Amino acid sequence: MTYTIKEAAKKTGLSIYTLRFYDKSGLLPFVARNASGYREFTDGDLQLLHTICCLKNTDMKIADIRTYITYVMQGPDTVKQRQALLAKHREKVVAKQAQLAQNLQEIDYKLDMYRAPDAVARVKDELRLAKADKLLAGLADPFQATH
Amino acid sequence: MTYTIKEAAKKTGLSIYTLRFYDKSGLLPFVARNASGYREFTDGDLQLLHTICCLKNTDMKIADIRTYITYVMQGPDTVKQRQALLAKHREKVVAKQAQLAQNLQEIDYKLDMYRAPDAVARVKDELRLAKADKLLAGLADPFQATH
DNA sequence: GCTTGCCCTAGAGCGTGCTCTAGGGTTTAT
DNA sequence: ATAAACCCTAGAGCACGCTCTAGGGCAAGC
Repeated sequence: MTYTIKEAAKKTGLSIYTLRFYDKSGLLPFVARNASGYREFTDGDLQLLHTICCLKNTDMKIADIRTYITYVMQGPDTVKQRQALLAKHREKVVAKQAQLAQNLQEIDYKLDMYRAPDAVARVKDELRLAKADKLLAGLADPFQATH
Repeated sequence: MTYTIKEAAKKTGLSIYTLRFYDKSGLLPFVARNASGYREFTDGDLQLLHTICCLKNTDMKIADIRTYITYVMQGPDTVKQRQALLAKHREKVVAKQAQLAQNLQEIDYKLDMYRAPDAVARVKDELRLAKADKLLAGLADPFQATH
C-alpha cells in the first residue's frame, strides 16, 4: 500500500525532481524510506502532498509551507498556530482573487474593443490621443504610424 | 505635462528600478527622453504602463508583454494579433481564477476544522488515520506524538 | 561654484523555485 | 549474470523578475 516516487509524481502531477526538491526543503518529513533508502509514499502522504500543492498553487512560499507542515508533524497541540497561518494566507488568496477579477475586467475591456466592428477606428483614436500627449509635451512621436 | 521616473514610480507603485528594468526589457519603447537623456512620462505613457501592470499582475511573462507592446507600437494594423494574444491570456487568467477558487475552498475546509470547537479531536482523528496508513505499510511513524 | 538630489547606463547580484547532471546503488526480467 | 529501469544524494545550473552598485552627468538652490 505504498507508492514509489514515480507513482507519487504521476498522482500529484509534480515532477520527481520537484518531489525530491520539496523533500530537501523540509516539506515532506512524513515520507518514510525503505531499507534501500527509497521513499515510500502512503495514501496519507499523498493527502498531505495535496494540501502542500493547494498552498503552493495559491502562492504560499516554500518556507511558510514548511512551517505549516512542521505544525502538522507536531500534532494536535498546534491547531491554533495552523489556524493563524492559514487564516493569514486565506486573506492573501482572497486579495489575489479580487485583483485578478479587477484585472480581468480591464483585459475584457481591451478585448471588447479589439473585437468590436469598429476596432480599428477605436484603436486609431487611442493612438491619436497618445500622440497628442507627446506633441503637447514637445516630445517625438514614438509610434510607427504607417497611415 | 510630463513626469520624471520618480513621479512615474510613485503613480504606478512600481520602483524606479523596475521601471528602468522594464524599459531595458523593451516594455517601454514609447517613453521619450529629453535632451539630457532623462525619461519623460506622459499621461498616455502611464495609461500604457497601467495596462502593462494589468498583464504583469495576471502573470503574463515579460516577453509576452513585450510582444503586446510591440503590436501597440505598430499601430491599428495589429488589432487582430492583439486580440489573439489577449484572448489566449484571458483563458489563462480565467483558469487561474477557477483554480484559486477551488484551492480556497480546500483552505476554508481546513480552516473550518481548525476553528471548530472539536478541532483537537478532529485533528487527532486525521493523525490517527495517517498513522494507520504507516503501520499498515510497515513503516515507522514520523509524527511526534506527545500524547 | 558648490552641494544636494536627481537622472543615466552597464552589469553584477539576489531570491525563488525548480531542473538537471554526475556518480553510484537497487530491483526486475531474461 | 547482465541489461534495463528504477532509486538515491549533492550540488550545479537555469529562468525569471527584479534589485542594487559603480561610475558618472545634470539641475536647482544657496
